[in-house]
Amino acid sequence: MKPVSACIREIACDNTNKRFQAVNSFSAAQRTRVTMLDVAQRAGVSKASVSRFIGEDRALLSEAIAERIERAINDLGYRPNQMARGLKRGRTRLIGMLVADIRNPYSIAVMHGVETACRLHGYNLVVCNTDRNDEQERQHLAALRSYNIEGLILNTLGHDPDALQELHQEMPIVLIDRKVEQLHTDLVGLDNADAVRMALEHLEQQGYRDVLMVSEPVDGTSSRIERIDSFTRQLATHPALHGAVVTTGAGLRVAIQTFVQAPGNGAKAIFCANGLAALACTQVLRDLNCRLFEDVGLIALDDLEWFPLVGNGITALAQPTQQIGASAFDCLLKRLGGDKSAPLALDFAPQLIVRGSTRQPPTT
Amino acid sequence: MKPVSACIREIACDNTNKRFQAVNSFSAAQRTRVTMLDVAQRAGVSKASVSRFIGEDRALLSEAIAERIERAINDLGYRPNQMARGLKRGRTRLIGMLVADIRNPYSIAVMHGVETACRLHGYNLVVCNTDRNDEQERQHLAALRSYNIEGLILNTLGHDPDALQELHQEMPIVLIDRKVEQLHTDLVGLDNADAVRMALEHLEQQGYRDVLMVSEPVDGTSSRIERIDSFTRQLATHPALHGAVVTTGAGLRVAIQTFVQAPGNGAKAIFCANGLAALACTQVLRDLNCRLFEDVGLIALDDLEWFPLVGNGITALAQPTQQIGASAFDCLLKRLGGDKSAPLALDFAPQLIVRGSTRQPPTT
DNA sequence: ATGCACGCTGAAACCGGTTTCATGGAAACC
DNA sequence: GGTTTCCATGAAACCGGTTTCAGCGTGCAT
Repeated sequence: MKPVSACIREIACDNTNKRFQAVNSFSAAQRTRVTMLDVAQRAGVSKASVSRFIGEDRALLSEAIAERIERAINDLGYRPNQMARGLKRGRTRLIGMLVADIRNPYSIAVMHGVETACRLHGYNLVVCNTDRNDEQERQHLAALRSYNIEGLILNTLGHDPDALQELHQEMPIVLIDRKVEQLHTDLVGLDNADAVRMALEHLEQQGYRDVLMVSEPVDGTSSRIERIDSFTRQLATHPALHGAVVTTGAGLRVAIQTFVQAPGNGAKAIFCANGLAALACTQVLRDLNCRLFEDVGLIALDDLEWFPLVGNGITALAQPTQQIGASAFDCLLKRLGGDKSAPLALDFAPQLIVRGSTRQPPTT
Repeated sequence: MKPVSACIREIACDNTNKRFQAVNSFSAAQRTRVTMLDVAQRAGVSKASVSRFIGEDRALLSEAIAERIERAINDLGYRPNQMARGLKRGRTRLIGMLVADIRNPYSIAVMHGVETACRLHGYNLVVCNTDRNDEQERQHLAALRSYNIEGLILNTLGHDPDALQELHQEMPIVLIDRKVEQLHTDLVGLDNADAVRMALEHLEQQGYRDVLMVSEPVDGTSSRIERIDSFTRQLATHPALHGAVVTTGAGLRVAIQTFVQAPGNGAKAIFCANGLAALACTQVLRDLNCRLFEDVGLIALDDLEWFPLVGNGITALAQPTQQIGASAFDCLLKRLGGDKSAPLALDFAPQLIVRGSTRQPPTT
């Protein structure tokens, strides 16, 4: 990361607004916000009553007192301190989300779903990104725990199942997309077998005969394993199709080149197991001067915003990411509500969006 | 948002692991984590000493006591409760980040920078997404405040400057990309004038003569205003160039069509003021069957991962998003350290990445 | 030997809330 | 009318830490 020069300007500050200048020492002290005691005194009641007012047992209070408190709160602009509330009550209204790679569009989309659901239920989200680094994952888990989050949404490899298991004793956990062996929690994700089935059926219907599946390196990621396994297994039920699997990385270019140039059994298509694989493949195909649709078919699991723009568009199996996120939060909420039933796995179905890259097979 | 059917499976739970089944009531009670008192008792010291040990004044403790405490902490697996720490100390180690649109790649990239910087300094990030909705912004600001975050990074319109000003009395705020009038805080963003200059110079050098700038609707967003203003102003210093400005939305297709078909003064190029405008333009050009490079040039402010893949690649002015994020956090840290100097504006320079869409002008 | 400064330690107050429990007054009952 | 019940309310304990302050033992100067 080389430093990029930045131009630093001093912002002109019109001194007519003197009041803005005085208050600028945030250094730990000062923190002089209006507290529950202030409200209580102003309303001429006890802290307990104020607490009842802002809590769920407002019903206990008399009309008169409630009104006095309400006025005091509005007058003073009082906002209860969630930290303090969480201390005794155990309810911080915080949900943690641990993401393996925040720059993966899938993660973002799911996160958006989670975030929306959180807001609707009065929760807030602490997002941590591990950048696929186990040490960072460890650090973040410790940090999340120390903030007394009420539940955790996990979309990461979980290379330390023991730590997760220990955490699971303290709070509900929902896995997203990636299963962690030995961790008996709810799981929300895609019906990978079904997705692969849809992809293969579509390709076969369109007349393709040779299919190269491109996945990111497996590295224990359950969803990748499932997709690859489903692929190899389902090939057996599609006698017309012939297939192989490769992973992204150094060898991808050669693998694709070989695949495209080989004699083969008919029209050829590439099946990308996720969005990042699709990006990698598209780049390679471009390098190889291979035209989507004319030279080789392409279908991708995940639908990215730029898929319509490349060539005649890239056919996609869109995941209902928003819903996956929302469902994950719902699971958490259910568990927080005391539900102790056996862990569930919610497998959503993808949606096939046909675009130019598979609209009809190249005629060999 | 239509419901998509999900297949629900019950996860087989091998009963050999009985211990996992017993502990499953997260409903408020239970929360039986090891506390500072436990450590103190085990080590045979007072809470105060333990507090000193985990705090910054470990130096005050004698060798013997420190060792006993350390052992007790390790034995018990003690982790201090950040909530409780934050209560008295005022230091929650939480930073808030309010983002207008979490699905904008720019926001994500910056967020990633912020997140990394946070981690390196032991802070955690609470991310809130307003989805460009003022009410949500209000809610989120209130929530963030109630969590005693130590500082706020803001990338949103700030349609309620008074609320922000009030918040600014309590904590440092750093704006990203978007200025808020009347809010005298640090600002980190792009040197928009310079970016526009680079774009125009590049286009002129490459032989383009007519330039259509496409921006998202301004709506008070300072960076958009600056870019448009710079554009119209700098056209004056490039007598060879002729230009116009339109915004994305319903009229975009017609505007672009008109621009492309008009007789004009020479080769034509479109200048997209940000990544989303680039997406919109590319879609329209595709609809219109306009080829990038052959029919019309294209340069975009922001660089997205798919730019190399469309046509012969889209020329971009990449923002140093990682650094923008990191700098924003640094500003915050400086203010938290008590720096009361006048608010600064850090304007980073973009980097020109030439691709096929402007490599040479179409010969008319 | 006494006085004093100093460094380590623990008791207790405190942060801003929640919750338990005791209390007092009104309503209900005999 | 006296007793009981019930309800609204407040005092105080509590959550898990931090911080103040007082105490105590030690070393050093007197």
